[in-house]
Amino acid sequence: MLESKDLRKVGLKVTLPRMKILEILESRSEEHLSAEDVYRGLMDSGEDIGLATVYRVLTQFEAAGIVARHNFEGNQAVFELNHGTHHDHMVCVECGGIVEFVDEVIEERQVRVAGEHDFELTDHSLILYGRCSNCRKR
Amino acid sequence: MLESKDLRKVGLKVTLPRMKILEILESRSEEHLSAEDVYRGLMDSGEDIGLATVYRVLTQFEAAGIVARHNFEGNQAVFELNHGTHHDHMVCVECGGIVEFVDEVIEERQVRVAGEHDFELTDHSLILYGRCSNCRKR
DNA sequence: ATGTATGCAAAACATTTGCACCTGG
DNA sequence: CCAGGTGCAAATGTTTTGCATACAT
Repeated sequence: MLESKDLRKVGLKVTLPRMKILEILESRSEEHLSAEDVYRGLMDSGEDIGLATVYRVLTQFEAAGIVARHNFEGNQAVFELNHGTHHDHMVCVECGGIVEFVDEVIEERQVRVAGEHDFELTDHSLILYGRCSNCRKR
Repeated sequence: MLESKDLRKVGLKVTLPRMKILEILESRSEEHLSAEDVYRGLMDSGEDIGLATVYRVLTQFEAAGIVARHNFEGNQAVFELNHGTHHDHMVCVECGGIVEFVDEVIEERQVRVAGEHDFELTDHSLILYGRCSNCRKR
């Protein structure tokens, strides 16, 4: 559970908007929220925080390594808390559902491929698109 | 080399804008062009084709399987001709350079992961970000 | 106190769409 | 001829920014 000191640790002042946004992200940590989603979450909680602030804060959190931003197909980016363990995503093109996974062999191979091309790997994005088990039944 | 019959084959009328856009994509097939890039290419060749048409045509080409669209980091999508062989991308975060690669082990693993989750795989996107060999020398 | 954050409204982009006109088959 | 394609301008949707005010330390 992240708190004030975690914000200070990364050099961010502890403000109400930042704490509230952290709360939303934590309370819905199994989801992948767009800036809009976070904003609506705040409104529903009666918080009066601007959408621009949501964008600014999420961007700062990303820079600080607190959240990860993903550009799945479609227009808007989604965010999720970085709970330590790296993982990739599988997105259902029918229902939008998301499954997270990790495959050590793929991870290793990526490092090897980068090495073969003298690339200093800083990050990667792997997204599998398809139809999830639920949608396939219909 | 793609030509008129390839357009007819996928049910698209052979029009001047479509042919010109195909030409641009072919003449710069090592690059990954944004819609803007294609548009400027057309302007530079003295063609008077609207940006809206470029977007429409690229979208149709994608639907027809003639081109692939990629959402690298940043805002605008890039397009490249589908020259048969599937491949993934490594993007240099410093110079923007792109290296294409294929790793059979990764490909296999993706299929296996999808299978484990009862996912019917339709597509995937793997992008490695880092600093390329040239940028590392500086 | 003072540098940073925030809210609001406006701007900036990338992309899409409506519509009257043009064109390929 | 006529369905489909195109150009232009306007609309859309997401994200960013300018600026005056409010707040954390």
